[in-house]
Amino acid sequence: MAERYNPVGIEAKWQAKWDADRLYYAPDFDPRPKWYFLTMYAYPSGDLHIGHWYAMAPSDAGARFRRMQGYNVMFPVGFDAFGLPAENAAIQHGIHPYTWTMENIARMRGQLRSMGAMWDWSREVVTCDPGYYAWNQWFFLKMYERGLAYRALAPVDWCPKDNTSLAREQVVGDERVCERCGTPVIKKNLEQWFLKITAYAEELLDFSGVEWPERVRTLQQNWIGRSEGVEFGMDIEGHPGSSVRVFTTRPDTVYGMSFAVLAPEHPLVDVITAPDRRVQVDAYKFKAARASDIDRLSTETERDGVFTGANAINPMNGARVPVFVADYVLLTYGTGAIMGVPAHDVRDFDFARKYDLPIPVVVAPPGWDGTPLAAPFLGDGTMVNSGPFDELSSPEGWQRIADAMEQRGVGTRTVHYRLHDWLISRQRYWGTPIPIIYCPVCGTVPVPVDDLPVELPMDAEFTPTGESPLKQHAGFLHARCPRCGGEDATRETDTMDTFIDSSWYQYRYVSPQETAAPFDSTRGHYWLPVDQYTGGVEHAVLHLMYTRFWTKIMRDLGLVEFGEPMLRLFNQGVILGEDGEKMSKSRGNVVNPDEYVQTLGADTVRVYLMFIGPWDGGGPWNSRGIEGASRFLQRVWTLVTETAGTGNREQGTGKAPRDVRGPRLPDPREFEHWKHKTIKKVSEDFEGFHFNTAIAALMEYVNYLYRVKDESARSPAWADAMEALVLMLAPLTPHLAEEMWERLGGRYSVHEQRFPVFDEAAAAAETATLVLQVDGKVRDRVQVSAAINAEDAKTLALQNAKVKQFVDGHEIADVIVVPGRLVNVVTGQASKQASTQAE
RNA sequence: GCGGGCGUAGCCGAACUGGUUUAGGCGCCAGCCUUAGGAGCUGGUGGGGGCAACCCCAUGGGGGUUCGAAUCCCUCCGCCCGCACCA
Repeated sequence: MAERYNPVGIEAKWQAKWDADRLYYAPDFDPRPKWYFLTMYAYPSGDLHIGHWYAMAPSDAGARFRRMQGYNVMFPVGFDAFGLPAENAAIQHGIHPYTWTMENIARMRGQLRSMGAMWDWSREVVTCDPGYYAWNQWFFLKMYERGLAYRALAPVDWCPKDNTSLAREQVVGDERVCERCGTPVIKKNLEQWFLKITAYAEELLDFSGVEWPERVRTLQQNWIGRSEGVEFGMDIEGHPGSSVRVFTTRPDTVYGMSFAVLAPEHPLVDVITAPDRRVQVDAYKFKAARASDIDRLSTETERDGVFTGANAINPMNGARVPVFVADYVLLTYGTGAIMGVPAHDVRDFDFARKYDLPIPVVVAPPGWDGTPLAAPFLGDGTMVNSGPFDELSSPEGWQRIADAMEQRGVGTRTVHYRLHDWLISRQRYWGTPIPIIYCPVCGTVPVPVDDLPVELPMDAEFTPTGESPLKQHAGFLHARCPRCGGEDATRETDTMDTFIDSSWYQYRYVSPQETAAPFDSTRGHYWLPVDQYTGGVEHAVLHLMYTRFWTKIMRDLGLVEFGEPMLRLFNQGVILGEDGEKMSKSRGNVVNPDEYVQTLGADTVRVYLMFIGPWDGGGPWNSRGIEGASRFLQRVWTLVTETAGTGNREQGTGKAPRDVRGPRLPDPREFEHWKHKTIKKVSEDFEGFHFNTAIAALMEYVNYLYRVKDESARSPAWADAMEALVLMLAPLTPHLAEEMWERLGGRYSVHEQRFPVFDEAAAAAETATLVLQVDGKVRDRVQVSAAINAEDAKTLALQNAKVKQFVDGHEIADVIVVPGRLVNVVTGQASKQASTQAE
């Protein structure tokens, strides 16, 4: 009786051996073509959950498949080790963030190993290591030198209870509260460091040369938000020298301006406000400053504003229009000031209605009768009431008015982006210190490169206020000025956004121990860029845009020769709880992978996760479903181990029947056909990460092999089939495959074998089911040679009894033949258009 | 509100460039084997009708294009995701 499949024992055994043999260490400079396969690294939260498995197990299978195809695959692993949870733990439990983080990493390393993935642990990167973050500082200094890192006053989200500013991602929910304590955040103006990502806005819109999902590209393009328009100046009556600049994407509607609006925070507001309007304007500014983003976000909120008492002059027609202050105009976009064209803009229309402002039409809708508009007209039309531009189509008017503004020197064509510069300052301890010193004599002074890294002091004290301990740490804070040597300089106490760490970690894997540069350029030349990246879509506009920006910077610094960090991107879906809801502790639907690993084995968990559905689809966990995966692997185990040796070519030479013919196996070539068609299907599916259908094909193959086992298990062809089966399973179930490979007498390691190659002729079916239709309805199916020609198929169909029965005396109008697939006999009742279509 | 996606059995899902709808799995039913089995093996399983060979109807609803539609077009319904006063 065959021995039962014991996953737990097998897995421990092979993991230990692979580790000892450094089987997955990727050699630098190898004659094989390289393939850099990367999965987004994890935050060391302390436990590896099923979501990590769902992200990592299929990507491991993908990497393993590439390796078996003959590539030198680098599949590294690391930890995104800076971040707020570690600091929270310090505040709440008195554990140092470093200790907390490193303990979690130690625990997660063990859990990751249980997955049996082919990670190259010799390349591990942990971002809170000074050897890593020193290079964050180095990059920062390089950018500072080039004017790409700068300091400015900016409003940030501030938690009044914790006395700290927050990253955008730490402000949660529609109520915009602090994720730590639930207090609603307020805006506060602070001196902050920025990286000039906007300098690369145009280039970031361009995705040529990379294979990224449409969805991510669109998301980034929308986020960057390019709009083309014209920026022009308007004089303010009675304020010579005070010209307000406005931005519009509709210069064609400039003659329709009936008012102008400044954002409440616009600096000109105080200059131009008439004395008798000052009280109202100040009250409005105060109200707008207090209004939280909730109110400003809502489209439902009625647009309001106040008149400043000033009037602006339309540079195109000299018309005098009132200037308002209103918070529907944002200081952060364009110029913070707009022309109000109510007839052709929804917001301006509402505003004009509310304040009884004129709504002159300047782009006539098709068939317009000259009556007032009931709603703003946003489309293209014919220019009217626009002086010399009348009668033009509005798109042409757009260009002509822009030309005119440029000729008269009042305006210029401009492109604006929604993208803002990247605010990287965090008032937190657990991050990379920004390498800047403030000297009372010299001002802002960068830390010299030779003094890097600026290390985080380990003896920091964490107080419940949440204020960064760096502010109180005398040893860190006080510094000598690198320029004048003055003793009373202070260090910048802000640390960097952790998205900086993840912007270039893929480069560090190339040579994680490198001390002279972020990475070794020779090795980088071999490995880079990343060939395949996988991870969740939630990073579509943050990490995935930042790392593209960083790569362009690195290119401009001469560190790399390319501008895109990852050639291919795949976004996996999200694994849900058994109830179909997002997993959460409070809902109690969290699946712990360890329990399954310890009973059914890692290979089973891997197969189940890959079989559940398309990888990018995610879906609910099903505890019954995983038993199906377990059953499948049992069946494979039994099939392979029971027959191992029976048809082995070494043992069975001469004696084993060469023919695989048997009562249930009418055609010996069918046996080979099954093997080749499965290899074809599985290879193609692996290539496109369609693991679910690859596994389905393997199940079908195994089912087939069981059916013919009795007749063919003693043939040499059977041994070939077992070998192919095990090799195809190797990327999916690395431990089981290794064990079965050994039992088949294969040479260690199965993971160093080539993936089986299919023969196109053998993979192609010899016979096909020809579907016979009458008027599009299936009436019969006949087995035919796959190579049947159209004429024969047609004859066959017309002679078929069922076809005859349904044709039943009606005249035959047409016969459509798709060779090897179907014949459709069209009778006179249907259309009379005769056409023989064969694609 | 704007933009994008999705809707196939009781459930997860297959279905190539329009050509056998429902592969594979879960679940369910039956049989075998077992002291027993929530183990394993074999077979069955979209709905409706019929003793039967068979017939009819089904890819969210309705309409269209086509010899032929899950697939293409229009429309409605439902669900999901992103953006949210961006001038």
